[in-house]
Amino acid sequence: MPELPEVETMRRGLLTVVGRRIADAERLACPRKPIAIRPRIDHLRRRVVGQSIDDVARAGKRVVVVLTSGDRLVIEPRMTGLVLLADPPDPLYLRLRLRLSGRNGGSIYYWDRRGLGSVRLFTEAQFAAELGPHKLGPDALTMTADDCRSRLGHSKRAIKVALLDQTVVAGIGNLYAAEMLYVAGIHPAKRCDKLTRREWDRLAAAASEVLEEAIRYEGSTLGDGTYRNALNQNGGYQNLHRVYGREGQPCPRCGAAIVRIVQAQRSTFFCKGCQAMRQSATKIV
DNA sequence: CCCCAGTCCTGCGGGC
DNA sequence: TGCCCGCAGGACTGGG
Repeated sequence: MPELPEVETMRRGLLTVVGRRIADAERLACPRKPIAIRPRIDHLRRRVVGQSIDDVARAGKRVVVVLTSGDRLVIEPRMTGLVLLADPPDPLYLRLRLRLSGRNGGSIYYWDRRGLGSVRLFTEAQFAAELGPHKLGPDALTMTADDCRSRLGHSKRAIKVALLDQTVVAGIGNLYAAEMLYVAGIHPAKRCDKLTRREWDRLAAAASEVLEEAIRYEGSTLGDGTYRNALNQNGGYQNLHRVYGREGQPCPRCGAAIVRIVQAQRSTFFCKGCQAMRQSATKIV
């Protein structure tokens, strides 16, 4: 589930360890199928031990730990991965530990219940090749209406499906795609090439508005309770969801029941009244 | 170019 | 009451 706001919250939580040195890296004895760690743990250990953490960045939905050597440790949480400085929700699913040196001690943990996530170590050049601008679109937090329009203006795809394509825009997942389209008053099945200039403007504005607000609330912890920040605390944005997961409940603006459809094998939630296919409403809320 | 189905994985909830 | 199936979806792959 972690999308841009959740990964950004993880990143900010990790900023407290900038300047610290890594004393050890160990794969933890999770009894389940191991997550992907590349290179293998012994090789990875040789390249990270003794390195200091220069910065913690974000590439779309990935946390990027920048080491003094220039190597980048890229943590990709996918559905249930967490980056933790505190005790995990369930120690059974701890996957990797980066022990920090110094009198404060402490560790960075990677925890992942379903284990779909990965941890990879890249050189600067590898990072640029794997997660550079041609692999990852502009960040959703700072993208402009022109970014979207120039990349999708001639596409026949449905706007909701296109927003999930990380090569178009980086950081948007199923939850926030639904929320920003609602705020922009755009029907999720509307073809990209049918969007007006005004709608692209509203979409870009809605994207930054929704994502920034979600970051202020430290992301969304859904019913399964999986997502937590680096200190193992819940997010708060789930209480502000307007459409996601609210099928049958009233639209906060017009009161009509929120509907659910399936696009590209994923649930899409929206309000038929406020997100018309033809002439859409003015910006919502 | 784009779509679709399948893959990974665990927990949970609906249905019988 | 208990069990099984399907769903949740981020990224990727292979076929059309």
